[in-house]
Amino acid sequence: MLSAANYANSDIPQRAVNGSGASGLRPFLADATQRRLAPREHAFYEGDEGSHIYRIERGIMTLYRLLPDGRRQIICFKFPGDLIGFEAREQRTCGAEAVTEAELRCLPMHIASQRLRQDASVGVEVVELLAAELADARNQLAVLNRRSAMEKLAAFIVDLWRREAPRQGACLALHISRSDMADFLGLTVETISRSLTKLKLKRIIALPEAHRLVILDMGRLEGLSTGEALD
Amino acid sequence: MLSAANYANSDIPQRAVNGSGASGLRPFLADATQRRLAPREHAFYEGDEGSHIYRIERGIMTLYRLLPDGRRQIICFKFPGDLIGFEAREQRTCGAEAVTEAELRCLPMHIASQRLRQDASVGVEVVELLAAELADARNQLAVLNRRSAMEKLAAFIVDLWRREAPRQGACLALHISRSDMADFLGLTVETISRSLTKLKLKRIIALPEAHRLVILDMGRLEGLSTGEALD
DNA sequence: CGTATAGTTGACCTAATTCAAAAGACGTGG
DNA sequence: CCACGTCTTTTGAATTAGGTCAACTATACG
Repeated sequence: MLSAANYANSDIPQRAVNGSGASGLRPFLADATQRRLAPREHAFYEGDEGSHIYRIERGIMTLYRLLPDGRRQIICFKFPGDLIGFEAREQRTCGAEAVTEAELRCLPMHIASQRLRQDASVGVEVVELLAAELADARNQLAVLNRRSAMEKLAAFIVDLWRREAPRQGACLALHISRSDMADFLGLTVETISRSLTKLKLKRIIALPEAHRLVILDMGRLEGLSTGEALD
Repeated sequence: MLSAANYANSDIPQRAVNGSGASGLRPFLADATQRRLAPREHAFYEGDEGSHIYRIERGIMTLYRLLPDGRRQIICFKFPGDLIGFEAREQRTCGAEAVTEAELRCLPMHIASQRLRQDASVGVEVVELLAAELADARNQLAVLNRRSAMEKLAAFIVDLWRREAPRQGACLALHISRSDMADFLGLTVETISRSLTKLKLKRIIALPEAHRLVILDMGRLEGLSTGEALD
């Protein structure tokens, strides 16, 4: 839901090369040049012509679209192992910004599409990748529409948790700011903050610090994410 | 935005085989068996295993997901020439329902995926198809979130118009019910109805009958769809 | 440390939902 | 063709979730 491929860890892991992602492109990615991004730096902007595809080696990125009124809609968060920039044909349909410091491998698009034209197995891979992204986007669509702020937020946390769970008990490192959450869930920072506070008061989560979140009652949280009432 | 490929006409045309869609699968689709659906009949349900892919020959279909509270989110509308059912891997991530009477060509999935594994050009095609769907879904995501009812509705009408425009002046046959619009835009039927009435009063559209819509002022309508105020 | 940025909290307001009910379309069968 | 019941659409009144504006606090960073 946050992104297509599942990822590991919380301190933005050096995750082993994506299992489901890129076997046929893997050798090419291995050779690809590397690029480092500071937080808020962009890999590319909406409207750019797509010159490369990227694999995230380290850090968290967002794909986002700008709305006519200047606000942005975050489409998804991407984590180490994920590929981004594949959707581009002529123009990029969304921008890609680093949330944390990040490291990317950059594979020139023409190499990728050449491989795609030559080798059917690459096609199979990429189709799977895109199908997963599509399922993801559609899921997000279903979550955003017609759900309460609390449901959205609960679903978001549960989802984050699922990605980070293998690691360290019930404690999540929140690398994502309130404002990024808001732009992802289609809410305001105030609403995010208020909802977090409510969850805290109900002892469903704890926030030892602003960017560290502990899940106290996963059952309730999952309940909330599927429409149960809070009170 | 309503769907990936653009389509023609309004009385649900027998449109010539999709240009951008399926050249490498075309011969297979041509041989494929046909299936007719009555309105509200399903091609497949969410959770089904994906046995076929379909090309719409006639009629309008929706892809939708069911929400935990029983409501549904319409993901997109699909028109003649469009392919559906490709996103499925193990399980279908959304259901496909006929809005109007519809006719489909059904290509068994195993044939399609066999072709995909054998022929790189099929991969290229399908990747393009999926990339378009993805762009579409993401666009929809951006429209639904954080936009007013009026903006959503205006954008919807403009989009419908773009698909049907080539045909008959400013008059659209609305095969889509208020309730389907609502489920697509994430609004209630009441809000849809009220917004349509407002547009009518402002002489931006006319509704000679409930399912026939005339655009009187496309400029205003487009303005509304990109955030201009109504008054 | 001091300044800027991010997060929280409160009061108020508005757009859209909900509930309720009327009016209009549509098909069925007499 | 008309009467009838059903379903869709429209309209109205009341409610509310979330947005906006504004002030305050906490955190990060040079």
